[in-house]
Amino acid sequence: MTHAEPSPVTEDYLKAIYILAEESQPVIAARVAEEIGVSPSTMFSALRRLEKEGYARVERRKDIRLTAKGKKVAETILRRHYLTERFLTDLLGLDWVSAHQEAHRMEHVISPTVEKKLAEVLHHPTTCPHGNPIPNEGIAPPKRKGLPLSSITTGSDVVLECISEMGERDPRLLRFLLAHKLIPGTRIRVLDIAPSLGMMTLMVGKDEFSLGIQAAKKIRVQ
Amino acid sequence: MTHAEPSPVTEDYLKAIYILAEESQPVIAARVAEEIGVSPSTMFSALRRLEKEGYARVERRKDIRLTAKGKKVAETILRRHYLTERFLTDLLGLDWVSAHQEAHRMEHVISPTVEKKLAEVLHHPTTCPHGNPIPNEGIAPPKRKGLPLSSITTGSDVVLECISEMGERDPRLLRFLLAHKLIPGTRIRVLDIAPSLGMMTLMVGKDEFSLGIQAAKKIRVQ
DNA sequence: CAATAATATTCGATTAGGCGAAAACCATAT
DNA sequence: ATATGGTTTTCGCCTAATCGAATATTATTG
Repeated sequence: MTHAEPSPVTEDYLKAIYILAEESQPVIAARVAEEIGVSPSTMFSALRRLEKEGYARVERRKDIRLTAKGKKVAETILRRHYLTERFLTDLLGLDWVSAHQEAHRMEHVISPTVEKKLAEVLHHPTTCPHGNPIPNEGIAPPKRKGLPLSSITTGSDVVLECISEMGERDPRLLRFLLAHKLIPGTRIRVLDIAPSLGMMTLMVGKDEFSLGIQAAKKIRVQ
Repeated sequence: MTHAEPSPVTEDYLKAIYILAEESQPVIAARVAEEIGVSPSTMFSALRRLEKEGYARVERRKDIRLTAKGKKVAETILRRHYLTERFLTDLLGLDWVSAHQEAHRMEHVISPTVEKKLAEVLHHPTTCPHGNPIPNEGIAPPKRKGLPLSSITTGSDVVLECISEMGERDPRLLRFLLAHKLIPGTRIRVLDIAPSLGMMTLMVGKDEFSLGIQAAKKIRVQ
């Protein structure tokens, strides 16, 4: 019962692991390291720390799994991240891209008190500005019903639900999406899919443009 | 021109040094160490770092002086600290005591952009909730005209101007002051001063109570 | 199966930030 | 001038977090 608080760095590892799992990607050290931008050796020692402190375990020499304790930390941080993003966009008038980056630093210094007050003044928002559901203390996050944009059939008309957290991490992608009005709620027509080129053609309003399949995987639509 | 950002820890040292100087206290390593709550040896190595990185210099084997670079960092942090306090009290409805503590962590992750936006939504406040003037980019902080409460003659009627930053750091003091409505703007009557006891008696409204001289030194009045 | 590509793991090194104990220095007050 | 305190400084030691380079271990795939 050594009540030591997780460090900001630890919180980042836990969050990355949590997100990979949530998006049904393989949760292995190499992926997490890549996500955080850290060398394999650094990742390895970090993993040992996470295990020692009871935040995670490694299954079958590969798969990383969060313990209940680790999951709780990750969800708390994610909630604070999203609430902060909402604060930055809705109250301070920041854009999508900066909001994510600023929130990435701020999420580590938000106390339970501030978290609570933030939720209040924002009228208990349910999603972040990119459309992701905000985890709510104890309550299981709502089942994701959207599908990846990459899996939609040609000719369909869909509505953008959210840019996944993995997508949020790429500033260039966010800027591109913002420029083409691809925000939650936007109606999208899938004009063409060319897997051989790794490209698909979309239409938003009168704007027709191409998007890589890789990027489309990070966008959920309904 | 190694553009390395100062670490949060470095920022704390610079802020402490800046404040001691501003309140005309002796700026020596022992005082700073005490203020930050760190051992003499830690302070010593920190000081070496500050010198190496061009934030401070040690004069005549004792006095610590900030360089222009160090002063700039300290003022920026102090500005962000005060703006954050205002945000926490005015927009989120936190009290004095928590606001200071939360701001102490948040000040290190406020970017220039957020600092600017914060100032805007708060309508460019000129003081923190405890009455201290907020440093303003480039513009010299207004001359302090108040006097320490400890230097007031018996029988005087004064108005509380601010709780100095040194005072802000003591949660118990803040709680005490708040309980007795000793906030900026409050009218105080000095009923008695007993240097031998290290005590003075004050009256606020109908509330009569004692305060230590040490504490009174941290309160400025007009 | 063997070659290759991913991954995981070990090793040695670095930096910031921290500690306590002891030594060295000063400035007073006796 | 000497003893006492306050300060600075040195020394050795610790942990978290990082790196690169080399090695070991698995997969994958021709």
